Parts: sequence; C-alpha cells; structure tokens
Amino acid sequence: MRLEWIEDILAVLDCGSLARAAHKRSLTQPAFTRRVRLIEDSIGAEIFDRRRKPVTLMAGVETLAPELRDLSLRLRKMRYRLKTASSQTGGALSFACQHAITTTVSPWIVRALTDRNDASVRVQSSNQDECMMLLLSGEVDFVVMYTLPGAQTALFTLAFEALILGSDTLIPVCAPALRHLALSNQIPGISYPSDVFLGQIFDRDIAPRLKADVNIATKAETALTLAAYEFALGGIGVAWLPRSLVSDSIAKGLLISLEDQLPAQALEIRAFRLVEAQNMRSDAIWHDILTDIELPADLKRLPDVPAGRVEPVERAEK
Amino acid sequence: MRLEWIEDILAVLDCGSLARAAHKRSLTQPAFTRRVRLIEDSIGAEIFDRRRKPVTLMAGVETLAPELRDLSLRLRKMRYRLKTASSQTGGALSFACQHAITTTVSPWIVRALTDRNDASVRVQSSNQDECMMLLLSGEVDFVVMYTLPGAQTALFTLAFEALILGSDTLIPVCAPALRHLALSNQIPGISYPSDVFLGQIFDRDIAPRLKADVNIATKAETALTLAAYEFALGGIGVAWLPRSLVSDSIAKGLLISLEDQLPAQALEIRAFRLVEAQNMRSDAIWHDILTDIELPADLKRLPDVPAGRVEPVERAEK
DNA sequence: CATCTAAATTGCGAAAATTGCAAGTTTCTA
DNA sequence: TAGAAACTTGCAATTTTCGCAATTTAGATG
Repeated sequence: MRLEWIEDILAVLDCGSLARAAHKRSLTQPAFTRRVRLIEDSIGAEIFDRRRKPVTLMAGVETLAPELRDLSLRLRKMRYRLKTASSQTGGALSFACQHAITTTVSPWIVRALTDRNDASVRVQSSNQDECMMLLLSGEVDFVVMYTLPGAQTALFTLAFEALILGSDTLIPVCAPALRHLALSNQIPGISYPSDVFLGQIFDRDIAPRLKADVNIATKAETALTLAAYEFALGGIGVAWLPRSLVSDSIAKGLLISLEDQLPAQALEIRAFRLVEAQNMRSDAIWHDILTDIELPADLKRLPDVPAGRVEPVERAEK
Repeated sequence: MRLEWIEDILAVLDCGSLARAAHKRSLTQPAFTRRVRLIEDSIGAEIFDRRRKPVTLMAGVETLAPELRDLSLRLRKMRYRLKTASSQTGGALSFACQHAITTTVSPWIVRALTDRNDASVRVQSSNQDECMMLLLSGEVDFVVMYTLPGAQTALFTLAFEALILGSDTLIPVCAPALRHLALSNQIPGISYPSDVFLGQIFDRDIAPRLKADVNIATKAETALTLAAYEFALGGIGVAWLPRSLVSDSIAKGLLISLEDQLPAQALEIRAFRLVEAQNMRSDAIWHDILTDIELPADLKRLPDVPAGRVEPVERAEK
C-alpha cells in the first residue's frame, strides 16, 4: 500500500477516466494504465470497473473513498512530520500560493512579514489543489489564492478561515500589433488548460460571455501565467492575465487592454488557514499583518467588498 | 510514503538496529541500509540517528511511533478492504494460525466448522506477529496460537478476547539411534531461530532449565516445525516438538521422547478474536463451536486449567 | 448496420531502481 | 589497542517503470 496508489485511485474517482487521471497524476496514459493494473495485482483484486469504457471505480470501492481521502491526508501529514521531526525548521513561517500569485502578491506579503518579523519566510507556489493539500498537511501556515468574488470555490469547508487581502482582475490583453485581429471574429488566443484554476475561470466565467459570433482559436496553451504573459508580449495572441501583472506593460505600451471589447473577470485575493492548529506566532501574523497588509494600488481591496475577516464559506463537495 | 516504509521504520524502532530490522523485514543488511537511506532521501530529512553505532530512530521520530503504528494498521485494513470490496468473499469464515499449529490443531477446527456450518473456511498460517496483524486488519475472523500457560504473551491487549482450546507440550525428541548422544553432555540439537515464537519459548523457558553441564550444539536451525520434525526423523539431532505432532512417530518407534532427561514446556492452544467488530455468524461460531470443540486426546485441555472463556490478559509492551 | 472516435491496452526499448554479494569503514568493547 | 559488531560502498544482475507507437475495444453517429 502506498500513498501514491491511494492518490491514483482517488484521481480516477475524481476524474472519471484513466486518461484524465493519468494527466492529473502527470503520467502518460499507457503508463497510468499499467500502474493501475500494478495496484490491482499487488492488492489481488479488481478495483476498477472495466466493463464500461470510461473506466471507473468498482461500486464497492467508491464506498471507501472517504477513508482513502483521510488516509491520503494522514500520510502526507506523517511525511511532513517525519521531515520536520528532527531538523527543526522551527522558526520559519511558510505559506503557499498559486503560481499566478507568486509574481504579483507574494512579494508584498513577504515584505510585510519580514519588515515586522525577524523570522524567515518560506514561500512555495503550486496549483490550487496542491496548495490546499499543503495547508491541510500542515506543511504551510497559510495559503494565498485567487477566488471568485463572493464565494464558494470548491474545497473550502468550515475548517478554513478566510481573509480577503485584495482584489485583481483577469483582463484580456495583447500586443499592440494584434489589435486589428483581436477585434475581429477570429481571435488568436493563449489559453490555460482547463484543469488549472485560471483555465476553469476562463471556461466557466469568461468564455460563456463572449459574443456568440466570436471564436477564439487557441494558438498556445500553458498552465503558467508567466508563460502566457510572455506569449502575449511576443504577439502570439490574446491572453487573459491579472491586471496587476500587466499594468506596467500596458503603461509602457507593450500590451494593450481589450477589456472594452472582451469580457474580464474580477478576482479576489484571499488568504486561508486552518481554524485548528494555530500557534501563537502564526496567529499574531494572521491578525496583525495580513488583516491590513498594504498592497500596491492595483491590488487594493475593492471599496464595495468588506475587508477583514469573512465567514467561512459554505461547504462544497468537489 | 509507503506502508513498506512505515513498517521499515517501526522495525528499526522495535529491533534497535538496522541489522536485526533487516532480518525482520527479510532483506540483507546492506540492502536494508540502502532502503532506509532511500526513505530518508524521499522524505528529505534524517530519520535515523547514525551518531551511535546501533542505529536508532531520531528522538523526534520516536514520538511519532504511535501514529506510525496506527497508520500501518489502517493501511493494512484498507488493503484488505480494497481486496474484498468488489470480490465479495462474503460467506467464507477465515482464521489464521501459527505454522506449528497448522498441522496439528487446525484440521480439527476446520472439521468442526465445516461439520456444523455450510460456509467455506479459509485457513492461513504465518508467524505470531503476522497472525496478529491479520487479526487486527480484519483479514481473518480469529487466530489460533500457542501461548504459555497462565498468561501474558506479548501483544495481547484488552482489545482481544481469548479462549483456551486445548493444551500441548513441547517435548524433546530424537531418532532412537541418537539415544546415547542425547544422554551425553554434548547434545546435537535442532533449534528454532530466536525470532520465531518457538525459538523464544526455547531460549526463555527451556534453555535456562538445562543442566549446567549440558551443552547443545546446533546442527540445524529452521523456523518451520515440520522441517524440524523431518530433521529429527532423519537423525540430525534432538528437536523440541509439540507432543501432538510426534505422538504417532513415538508410538511407531520412529522417535523417542527425552522428556525424562531434558526439560519440556507445556503450551496452551488459544483462540483470539477482536472484541470489537463481530458479526452474528462469527459470533455464533465463536460461542457454539470453539468453546467446546472436540480435539484429539493429546490436545485435550488440561484438567486443572479452566476451560471456556478467559479474561483478556494484561497489556504488555513488545 | 457501417463507421468513426475516444479510451484503454500491448509491444518494445531505454532508463532507473532494487538487491545480493563481497569488500571496506567506523564505532564500540574488552 | 586489538577485535568484533554494525554499518557503508562498489559492482553486477535483475526487476520495475516509463514513454512512444501501434493496436484493440466500447460507445456514439449517421
């Protein structure tokens, strides 16, 4: 039995097919098929239902999902505790943020923390799911993520305490040379894979608002906001990027904003932490520093959104 | 994180050195050293304290031992539940017993169960530790093991319910041709490794009672009672074997008992089950069949030992 | 019913991991 | 200060794991 296997099984459950699960687990699809069969062989029973084409879990196994999730989490916690049991990283405060946040918001947070606190700060960036796992396994003290204004992204349960740090907007931009194309009905686009957060935002909240006769032809796809930024600068196509990231380039005329012609999407920047397991130091930081951190102008909290602590959002199944 | 790793770590904790842990985990010592380093590399921290020569766990890691044991058990349980979730073995009742029991007592139990019950019965034999793990992980309904008369073998906690099925005696036997040697001061012996149950019995309860001037020269060592039996028949040396196993051979003159000259050790045959997690059927079997199972004469309960349910024995650390 | 397509499996060669054996090192112990 | 026990390293053989390409299979479509 391995943590790896448990996560493979859960990936199949969550994704609904081997192909998508393979992608989630960063393997080619044939390799994942084999690994899944290895798991079955090791355990000595059929775990996956191969009678239908999108392979799913056997009915009996789905019942075990909650226990599997719990084990996955506890194993991650154990790994982390083993890691820190001897080599006391001790003093360092750590947080995680989505890749897209790393370049815009996180420097301000790090500065705010180091200004008022002598302890060192560790930052790591990852995708949304992984950020939450880092938080749940105790590996980081808090996470900073983009969320949709208002409320319920998946995964946020009563176990989290949230704090709005600021706001941002995902705006369509392109190189000035592309202006004529961007106003046509056949727009060259730089898109995000639909399994990363920004890709989901695009698919769910931006794409539906495009004019019916407008078609976006994906020229490039990347999961990394910074790569999309470079592509946009290079004139590959139109990219939806956080305003905070591109405001400089727009001011310099390297990029132009298309938000008058194409839909944009407001985003909130929130910090989350576990309500349980808080130590004094991280508590002080949470209240003293994060609640009124001074972000640059284009990341300021929107006036109509109440700042400060918000109620934990409604529980949602993934 | 793997179940394998957790058990490796616990083996080091329990054995107190890499060498012994390697043996327990059935690897050569160099291979185990490497695996242990692989674990450390994967986790990214020192887990083992190499400053002293018998390598031990880092102090901080020992703290995590209870959690590690719990995870180990839950992973085993999960493996079993995954195995049985789809392919409902359903009807079959199953039990495990020590290797030494398999040939003597278990046939009678199987017969008693199949006589009164239509369901099929699964038996597996293993060593003592593994039997307990099978029981704890729910993989078997009960286990049957030799114990010392009276009480506290290791590992038995309040979570178990015990039942005395019968008694047996570990007696010294040899081929008739060896009688003269067996009565000398230099006895050729067939011994058990000290990490199996019968080996521990021998080291702790039989060897100390040998006359001071008697020396046993180990000619052969085996963990399997049946192998020791064959060795004894083949005239390799003196072996301590359950009376029930050798009574036939003694009657036929193939072996002779040396219990007048050398120490013997009475053993109890007990069944154990978890007090929790009992279903109706296994409960009925426990009470109706096991409590007054009819064993052959040489396995009968000793008259001075009260039959029937006994109180759970005292908790003991391994 | 034929055809098409998404999804899963299989063949194969390369890269990586794992292990045992033999030969060192290091650290206790007497 | 030997000697021994306990651990580490070198090395070669074996096994696993993986990606790519080709093939098969279950549903969907016309």
